[in-house]
Amino acid sequence: MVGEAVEKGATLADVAERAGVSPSTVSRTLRGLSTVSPQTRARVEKAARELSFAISRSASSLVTGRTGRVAVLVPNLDSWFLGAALAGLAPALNAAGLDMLVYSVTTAEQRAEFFDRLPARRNADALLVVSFALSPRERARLDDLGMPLVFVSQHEQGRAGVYVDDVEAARRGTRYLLNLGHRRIAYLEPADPSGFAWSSRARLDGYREALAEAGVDRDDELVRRVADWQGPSLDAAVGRLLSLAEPPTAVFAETDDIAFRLLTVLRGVNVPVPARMSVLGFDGHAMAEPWDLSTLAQPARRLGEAAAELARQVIQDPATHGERHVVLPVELVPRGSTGPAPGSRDEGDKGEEDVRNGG
Amino acid sequence: MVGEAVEKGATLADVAERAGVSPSTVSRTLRGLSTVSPQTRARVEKAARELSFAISRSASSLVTGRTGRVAVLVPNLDSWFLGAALAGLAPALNAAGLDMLVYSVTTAEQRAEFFDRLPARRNADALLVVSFALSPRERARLDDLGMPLVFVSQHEQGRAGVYVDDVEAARRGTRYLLNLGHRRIAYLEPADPSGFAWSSRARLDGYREALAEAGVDRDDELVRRVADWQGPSLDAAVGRLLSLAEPPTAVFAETDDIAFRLLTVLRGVNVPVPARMSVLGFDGHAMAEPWDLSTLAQPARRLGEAAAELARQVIQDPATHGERHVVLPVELVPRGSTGPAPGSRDEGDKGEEDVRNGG
DNA sequence: CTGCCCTATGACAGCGCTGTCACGCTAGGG
DNA sequence: CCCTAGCGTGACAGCGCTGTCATAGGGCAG
Repeated sequence: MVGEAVEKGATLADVAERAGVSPSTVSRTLRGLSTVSPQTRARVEKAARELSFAISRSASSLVTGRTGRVAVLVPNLDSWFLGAALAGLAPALNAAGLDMLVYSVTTAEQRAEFFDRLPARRNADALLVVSFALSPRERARLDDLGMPLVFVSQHEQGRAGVYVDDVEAARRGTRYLLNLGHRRIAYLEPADPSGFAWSSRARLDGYREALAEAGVDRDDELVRRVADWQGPSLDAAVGRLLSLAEPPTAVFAETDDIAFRLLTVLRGVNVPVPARMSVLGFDGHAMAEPWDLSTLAQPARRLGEAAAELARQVIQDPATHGERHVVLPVELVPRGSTGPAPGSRDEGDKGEEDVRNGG
Repeated sequence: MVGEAVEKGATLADVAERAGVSPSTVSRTLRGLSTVSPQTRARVEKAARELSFAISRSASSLVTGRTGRVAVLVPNLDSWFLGAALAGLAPALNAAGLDMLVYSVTTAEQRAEFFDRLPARRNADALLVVSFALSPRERARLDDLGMPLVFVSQHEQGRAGVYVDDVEAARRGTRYLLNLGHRRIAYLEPADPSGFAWSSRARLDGYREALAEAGVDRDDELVRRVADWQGPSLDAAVGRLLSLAEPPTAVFAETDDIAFRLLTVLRGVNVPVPARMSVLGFDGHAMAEPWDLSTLAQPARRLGEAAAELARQVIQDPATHGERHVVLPVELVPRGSTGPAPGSRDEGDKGEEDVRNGG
């Protein structure tokens, strides 16, 4: 297609020579700037195409101070939520002419390394902090950077950010369970021993508020902390809940991941869902639908897209840092894992009847 | 912590001035080069720290021709496999002092844009192509680039790559089902209408080879193509399989995603797994364990890690491009979704007995 | 004591762009 | 017919580093 094999990449000067114009003109043309005559423009573009010319961002950056890159700091890369958020973010950034630099900081070592070397500094125009629990010290360090920050799926006072209203969403989810007749509603929250993932107490707060509104007594026995991915911890929690004098008829899981495991454990001990136990998740995980899990769906992709837009704005006008906040809606998606509380409709509530099934 | 607020980022010259040495010396020190006296080194490092100095890669790149960046081309970002692969890749690259630039190219438009503008060109030291089906034209364009290429989870003649032996793995999985007494083994392959995801016929080939080895007649009625994430298509395929004169007793799904949906569909129509139908997946998806899905586990993270190492090598010595191939092992992980074929042990095989259960 | 080598450091050009300024040329009014 | 605008283009410096070459100074052998 092209013809000549281009060894190390043509320079702007090469294009200029081929087009018979000055480098300045090539630069203007390629940036769509100022007034360039149609003929010149055509010749330059032809030459550029023929040489497979791609501009060196390094050189431009050096002059303009802009890198055309956005750094993204994430606590991991293999969770559904982050994947979805990045899936929204990446194309949106590209569309704005920005490249995406990803820093996955998972271990303490990587963490120290990142904040020590600050690789993003001067090598990106903005830093997006996604679901990443910063220590005060780290926050201060980033603040010193003088680099525009955007917080994604988390919020910080006076900083640009995009996130959902966790309190309201959890309140809504809990009300939904209450409306189904449930009064004993457990809450499973993920343990975060490493302290990497950003999490407010927001969802738990919403849960408690909804219960209080409904006049249901608070019972901290029903709130249990479990490991996200590890089995035993969740088994134990379920055992505890089921052995209470007055066991719950519904469980609100802070994340879908926990809900999934919960479903598995419940199936293992032959507790039918939702007949004897309703399960409500939070996230809108891609697997929620096939699993028939009721959930509070976060618009993960749209969080990413909104983040890209914020990044663009904040780069363009760094002064508006703190004024830009986007709150996205959470959607309650009722599915088969939630149903009326035993006794509230036509359900039996003897509790100890045989529930063994074939699966 | 630092004191002075650094507005636009200190330069190497600022550090030099503060340390009372020349820029050259600062450069040498920071790169750990050549001989710098311990005292000088200490003073320079102190000054750099005090100024929150971070080197401008743009400037270095301009001189050295190296960007310290690796571009990664992926067909999406929200699949489990790619997330896991990137989760392995990112830290490994960072450890090698490389930053990771991610291009998620999902739509035809993005695709044209990427290959037209070639953003990776001259802005990265290598391009990793991950599970991305390149058109011949695109391949040619990349070849013209003169940029080191590494193929991940796919292979190309004479190009560096890291992948698993799909044929052998599928053969092994199929043999496992055969050894459980299954003779009628269906195969579900994902439709890829957009043609984005790279996929050889390798797994299907391995499946067929194993059947042939075992002297089982090939029956293309048992091979069905389904959409990965979409329900109806899979429902229809299951319907077809179950309505065959001699229905299968096992299904080999080309990906775990398909297997998950298959499990849901089977539960919906009250076909007990594995009593009446064994299900075997492929991928080693994080959800496979909680779902109790037998699968052929790919070392996704290690693919990423190996890719980082290949990238490093290929950047260091571009001449060795084609010689570097890494083949990683696939592990058969038997779980509860596979069991002996009906009739081969102590199972009934009447087929129409009541299989309804409570779930 | 002299000369040489080696170590530690500095000077300087230049990487590939962009932004500023200057300049030539054409068109239109006085 | 000359002067002034304004458009299209070129010249040139300089962004912040690195690599090369030059050089000062100290130690050691002769």
